[in-house]
Amino acid sequence: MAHAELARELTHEARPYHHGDLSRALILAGRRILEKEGPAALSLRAVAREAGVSPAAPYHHFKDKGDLLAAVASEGWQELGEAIVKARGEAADARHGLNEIGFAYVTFARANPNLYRLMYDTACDQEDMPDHAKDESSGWGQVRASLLAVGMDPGNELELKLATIAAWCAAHGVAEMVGFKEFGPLKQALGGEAALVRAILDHLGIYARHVRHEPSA
Amino acid sequence: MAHAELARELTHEARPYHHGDLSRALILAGRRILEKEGPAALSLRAVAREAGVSPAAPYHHFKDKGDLLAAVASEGWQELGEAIVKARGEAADARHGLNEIGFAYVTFARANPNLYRLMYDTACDQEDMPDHAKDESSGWGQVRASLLAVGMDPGNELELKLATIAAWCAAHGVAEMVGFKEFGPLKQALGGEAALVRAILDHLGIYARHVRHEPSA
DNA sequence: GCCGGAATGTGAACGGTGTCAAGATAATCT
DNA sequence: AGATTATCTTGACACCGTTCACATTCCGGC
Repeated sequence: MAHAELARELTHEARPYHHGDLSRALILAGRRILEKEGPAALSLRAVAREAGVSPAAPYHHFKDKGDLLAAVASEGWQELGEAIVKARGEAADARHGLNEIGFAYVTFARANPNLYRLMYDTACDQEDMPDHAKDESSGWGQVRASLLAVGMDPGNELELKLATIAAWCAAHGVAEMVGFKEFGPLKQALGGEAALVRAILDHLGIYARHVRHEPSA
Repeated sequence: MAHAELARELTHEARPYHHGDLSRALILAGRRILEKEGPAALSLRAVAREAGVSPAAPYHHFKDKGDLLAAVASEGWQELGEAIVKARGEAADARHGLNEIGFAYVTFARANPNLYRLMYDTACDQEDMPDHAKDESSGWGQVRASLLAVGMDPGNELELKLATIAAWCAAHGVAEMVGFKEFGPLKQALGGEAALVRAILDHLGIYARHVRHEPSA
């Protein structure tokens, strides 16, 4: 599809009446605008313009502006989930798994700050978490699995939930606060933002505090 | 001023040409709308309407919509600061001081979620923190003082800063996450949101982990 | 006391936005 | 092929932030 678009552009050919895959194009355009021009520029009309389509066209694919943004956010959650899975997979052992999950979470949020903001916003007024935040391969499931792998009692459901929530809160907090300009000097002193993030996560200690008994592996 | 307004309304008297204290009225109106009707309804025109004034009037008191919102946020920070000071003052001893600061922070944010969001937003793109976040009586200063009172080494500036940031991150994270509808059952199981907040903060442990040597008091 | 400037209000206007209804165009199914 | 459905456009509406020219009021110097 991207080929066809490019070819059309190069040959000054007009876009056909039917776009082909507008909803995807709209999501991509939305994300591009959000990243490169900020949330203030993210208007439905701008997205339509970016996709080369009239301002009313999106309404055939999304019921709302909010609906489109929710779709953008949803892709974000998916990517974040994948990043977390990858990070856990690459961790040396279960103990480091939790650390790497937290770091991957923050890293993603900091690499796409506007997207992450949108993700959080839409997650806020949703009745439930997005579906892909619930199964085993999601961030939630990964944290839970890591906590188990690290020696937490699988029988104590409440404690397990609390630990998961706590870890999530910590990651969210760090992700949103570490960008403050105020912390510039501290970052520099530590040798970059990643170092500061690791230091704060370490300090928060959430990712290590459940390692009481040696992990089974 | 409120008296005069009420009297005027009751006697069907027209508002005098000059409002008297419009900028304050605008800030209050903004906050009221934000709280009661949500951020989407918070338009400059709506604020002006609420204050009984033309849409252009605010521009004599604030350069921007953003400028007004910044003023609203600033009052929020002030209140939050006061709440923290109060909480620390009421704590039984230094050790509980940190806990109570964290709890007060989250409590304020949860009692005024939209305001807190606005506060965070405006703090984000500010070059520095608002001034009242810097002196001794601010939240930052209070956390720092509590950490010192609890036995942290005053000479280790870096560690002190890290601990303060970590505490702040934790509080922010909890404040923003604990409202998720997903956690409704857990709240109920624990006996209310406050209990969940305390449990998470406990679990995060940031507020206790620096109590190594017995506090001097 | 008055008068002129500064402060504070109004109204109308501009371009931009989300959204919808009516009509045009293309793809698809029978 | 003809009818149905999906998709896109045009035009409109109300609302938004912002500005400009103008009106009203307050206040300090004569």
